[in-house]
Amino acid sequence: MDQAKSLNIHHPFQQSFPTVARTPSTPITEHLAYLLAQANREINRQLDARFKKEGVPVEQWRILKVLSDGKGHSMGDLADAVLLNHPTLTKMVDRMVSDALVYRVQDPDDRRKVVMFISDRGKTLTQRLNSLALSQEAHIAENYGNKATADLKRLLESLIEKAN
Amino acid sequence: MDQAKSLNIHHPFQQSFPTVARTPSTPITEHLAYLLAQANREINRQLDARFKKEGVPVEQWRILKVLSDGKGHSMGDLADAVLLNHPTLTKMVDRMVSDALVYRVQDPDDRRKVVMFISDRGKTLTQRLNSLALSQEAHIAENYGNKATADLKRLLESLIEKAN
DNA sequence: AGGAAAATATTGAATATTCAACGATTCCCG
DNA sequence: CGGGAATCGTTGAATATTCAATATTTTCCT
Repeated sequence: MDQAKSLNIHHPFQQSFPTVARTPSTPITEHLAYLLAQANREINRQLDARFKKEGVPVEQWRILKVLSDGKGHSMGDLADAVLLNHPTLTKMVDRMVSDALVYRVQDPDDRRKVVMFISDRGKTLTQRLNSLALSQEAHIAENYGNKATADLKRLLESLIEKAN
Repeated sequence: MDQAKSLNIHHPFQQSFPTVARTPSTPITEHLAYLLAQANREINRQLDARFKKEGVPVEQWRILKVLSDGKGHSMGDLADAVLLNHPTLTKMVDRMVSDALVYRVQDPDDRRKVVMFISDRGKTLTQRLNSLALSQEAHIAENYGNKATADLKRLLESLIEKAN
């Protein structure tokens, strides 16, 4: 079938595309917000690719890593730490509980709270994920340079601090 | 109702939380991937807040901004430029077409392709969004410093380049 | 030329995220 | 003390994203 018919495509000109003189504005690639999004997307994608064989998304690694201090963390603290909204975290934790990676304990001191702990199974998985993540960091440092990496980290930390 | 009963909460100990000595590993806050995610989240959130009154998500601004050069862009090029997967872009463009911000034209030279254009309505919206975005950039530069901002941008560009 | 393979964009189903509202508990303050 | 307000986490519905499969068109190769 003709694609134009099925897609409701607009045909403003018969012979040519519209070409209009435009006053150029700042290209999107020069915006800090865009550069951050692009860098984050790329690095995150690479890390996800490494985690692929473990079948764990990056967010779950963050959760496991935070919990692997062995201490309990409330859902609220955890949400802040792993950069997830509360309802998103709740549902992700549900999945991780199903996979027996973490478990919930009701906080006896404040019964509104739930305290999250990592399981033994979660701990051993975390170790494998940590080594995958460290190997990525090593790979970046190698290609990108130790100084650049350190400078970038420092600048990002400072930006995050100022942004709050 | 008792929360523990409804939530299937685990009670591994009667009197105390499990506390286990752990060998500490690199904190998540020192990973580049985490710092990028955190900075991106924060900056993106702030930009989204500014765009709130226009009711436009950041991704749509990116699309509008790329199209505002007045030239046509194929869906594939656009997807790369705005950091969106193809199906996600298709559906977002559907919404933008409904809002009369952009329109589709079938490419006469390659009829597999769809060429996207911005509408007049899209252009005027883009101008408002651009000024909101520029004001955010100015705000960042002010709090964070011109040099730090420039350095950070340069390092991010370089990281993106090396990461490909 | 002709047919297999690649490229392009979309669709539908499955999955994930978000928003608003809720239930339970604790805090605060008169 | 008592009751309204705040906090904490979850839920359900609405929305958005992703994955796999598809339709169409073009390219490539012999």
